[in-house]
Amino acid sequence: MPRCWLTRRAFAAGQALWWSSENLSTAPNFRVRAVRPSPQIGELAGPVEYRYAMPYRFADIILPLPLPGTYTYQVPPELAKGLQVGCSVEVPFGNTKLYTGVVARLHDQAPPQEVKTKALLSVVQEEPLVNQRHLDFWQWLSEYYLHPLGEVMAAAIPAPFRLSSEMRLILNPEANDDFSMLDDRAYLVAEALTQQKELTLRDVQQILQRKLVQPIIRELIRAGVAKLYEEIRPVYKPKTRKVVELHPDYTDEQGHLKDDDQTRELFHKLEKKAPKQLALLLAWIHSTRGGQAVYRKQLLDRNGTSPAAYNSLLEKGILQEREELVSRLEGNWVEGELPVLSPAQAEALEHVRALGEKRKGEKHQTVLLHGITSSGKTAVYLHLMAEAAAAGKQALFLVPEIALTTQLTTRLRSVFGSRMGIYHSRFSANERVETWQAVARGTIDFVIGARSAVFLPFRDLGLVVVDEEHDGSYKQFDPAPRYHARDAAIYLAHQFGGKALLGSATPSLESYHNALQGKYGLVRLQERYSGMDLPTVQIVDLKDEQKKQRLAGGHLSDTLTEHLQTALDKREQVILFQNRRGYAPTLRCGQCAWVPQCIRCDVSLTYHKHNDQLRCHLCGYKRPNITTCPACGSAQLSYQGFGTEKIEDELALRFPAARVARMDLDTVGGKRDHERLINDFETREVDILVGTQMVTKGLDFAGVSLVGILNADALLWYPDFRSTERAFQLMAQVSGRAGRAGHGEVLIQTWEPGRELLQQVIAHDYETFYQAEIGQRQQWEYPPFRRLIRLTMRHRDPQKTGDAARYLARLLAQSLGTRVLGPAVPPVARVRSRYIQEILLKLEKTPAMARHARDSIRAAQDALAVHPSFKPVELAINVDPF
DNA sequence: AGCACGCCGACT
DNA sequence: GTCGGCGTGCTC
Repeated sequence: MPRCWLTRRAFAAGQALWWSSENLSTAPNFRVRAVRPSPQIGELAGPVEYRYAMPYRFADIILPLPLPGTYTYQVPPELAKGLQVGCSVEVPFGNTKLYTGVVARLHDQAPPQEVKTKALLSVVQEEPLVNQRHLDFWQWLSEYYLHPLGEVMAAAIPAPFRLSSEMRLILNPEANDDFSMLDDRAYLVAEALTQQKELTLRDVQQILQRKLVQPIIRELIRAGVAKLYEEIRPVYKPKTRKVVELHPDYTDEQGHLKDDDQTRELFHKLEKKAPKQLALLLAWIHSTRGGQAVYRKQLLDRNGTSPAAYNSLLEKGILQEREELVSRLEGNWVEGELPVLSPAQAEALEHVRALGEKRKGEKHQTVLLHGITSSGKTAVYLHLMAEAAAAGKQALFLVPEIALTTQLTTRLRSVFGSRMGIYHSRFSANERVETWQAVARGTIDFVIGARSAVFLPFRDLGLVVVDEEHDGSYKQFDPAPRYHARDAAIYLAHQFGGKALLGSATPSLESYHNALQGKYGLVRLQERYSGMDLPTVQIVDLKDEQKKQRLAGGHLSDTLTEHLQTALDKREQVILFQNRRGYAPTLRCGQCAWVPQCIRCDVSLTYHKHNDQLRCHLCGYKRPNITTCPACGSAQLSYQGFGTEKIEDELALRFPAARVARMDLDTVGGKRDHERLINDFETREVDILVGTQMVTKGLDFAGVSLVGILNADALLWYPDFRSTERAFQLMAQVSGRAGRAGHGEVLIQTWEPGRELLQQVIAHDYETFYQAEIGQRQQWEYPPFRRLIRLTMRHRDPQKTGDAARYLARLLAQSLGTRVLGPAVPPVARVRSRYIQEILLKLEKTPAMARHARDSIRAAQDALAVHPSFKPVELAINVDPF
């Protein structure tokens, strides 16, 4: 990677001085036509023009920044040859920064006169990161979800591929060490520079104990003492290990020890003078029997090996080390047999296949597999993936992040072996780079991954499977781009001419609607494998329990307690689901009704017992618990509601012998915790698992006979058009965890047993649920009948937020009319000290409307951005909000 | 997103 | 005077 030395002035003039200019002058047909004005020491200013014969003179670059569109750079001739669309390149941007970007287009059209193009600095990797298909995919995502292309790219590629430089100050090699002409502060920095080779801006700030360091740096450069230096440092480090070899003098062609005088003499000498070294050498010889390589670590880890002896052998040149690249991807896995299908599974598989193969015009590229819990959808996926690979194509298997457990990956490994890659956010950046490259090179045919796996550089994608397609975590929420991985995957599959298979026991309203409308193929798998029955679902009426005084003050009804006891007696396992973490969601003063609130958000603080803290679940704010009310001084504080932590407590009281574990955000910090909990439960180290949503996601536990849903009503409180759907899905999914033992029971505690939704859950009746809910959606004009776009505004000043929101809504209404709803203040009006307003757009689902809405939003966004008082208001766009 | 520049109020 | 805060404009 060529390096580039720069002065601030030179940079400001948009020019870079190439220190290692050999490559420039030797480039074919290259010559500098004009350099204006004449360069001064350490700088090069004025436009440089190239004239040469080459395929392309300009490259449009996507930069990893939230800026619209691409930026055009000149392609220096010596870089032109290896340059392709999709390559990662190094470019200067702005006054001081270097970035790596991706080539979106190569062409000969000079940009308008007023833009002064800079030149590409280097091609980071000649092997393109992505191909045209992926660039198109990024473009589509950018347009559909209304996010800048650069932001999409930044989300798409692993961190080591998007780098930026940090400016550093270094000593000018031509400077003498006389710093007497410098003033005190500049002198201090110069001194520091002689100690350390380079200083970052932050270092200089530290040395000078002030923020404003620019004038001093300028002074140092003017005096010729220092230079500014920019370099992008690669963060991807290939993993290596050291192979230990014998010097060629002592080995024959096969690398074996020679049996000659020289060798014998060596042994003789070592035996007399250095027995430890001889022992080591013999150990090496022993290890190499059978021709395998010996690694430094392996050799040194042996008992009795002394590092000193090893080092002397190295120094004498008897042994030598060689670095060898090691893949971080898991080792050699054996490919295994595909699972044998039950008749029902085989029929479903046949059906999916047939839908995809129908005559032209009729075939379905997307198929929804509606298979009840434990019907063995995964086996069907595996067969289809294997078929795709047999046809020479790659296959992607998407799962919700949290469901990506060892349980599942081990199962897939046993079939696909090392032809399978795993890709998700908890893998290290380096590991992700290697999976990325393996997919790009085609050494991996199968990928199992979470959301972001849709961005992998597939060469020929034949099939995408989206498991648990209804799962809300497929929709990216916090950092933009806010894409839906399921929808993106469908688009991607179509782009490759491949197929998409969506699977779920409780399909999303959107997908099921699409299937019934004939847009997707629909295949049903309504039989649990190995003759398992669906669990019996029973409602526990909490009002009734209370009347009969069977609640005993806790949150476990007597009915549930009895069933728990029975299950424990039979040594069967139990899952309890409560969608609330912590101990109690609120603390309330019995005298004045005061409730502790978060200082930054408009929510009450949740009490966490294990560390006696009050915590905000939105921003993470925490404070010690209080014992007296700060408003009235009363000590009558009571806990309202209950969370997983409290259930854990109550269980400990009622069932002191039972082993209880809790699974929620507080107990599973890292990946390891999650895995360990699941493992403990699987191996029956734990009898009762209490948890939030996490316990509902695709886990197979053979020993569970009882599932308890502690507060069904809480699931329906969310003021959101999707809350009924979500509640049904959660209850149905968590119920599905029961009965893998052969018989299963689900108890749902509720204050309102009359709800129709509960009847649907009891009857395992997705169809009725769907019919009821789709009617609601149609009546209230919600998805899948309309497309929603939510615009969220945030600012420290509530007045400003409101004004900006009203302004934006008025602008949008000019072109979109009554499709604009709001602005309205959401249920939580303030998060992290910023006030929130929301505008909702309800749009007809036509391509024309999509374009119209996009243009209107862009125009409104621009208007907001130039408005003097609304400019600072942050605007987030969420297309298809979840 | 950075980063620089410029204006303003608060200090050694 | 000097420093840092923050609003503003620009980046091929």
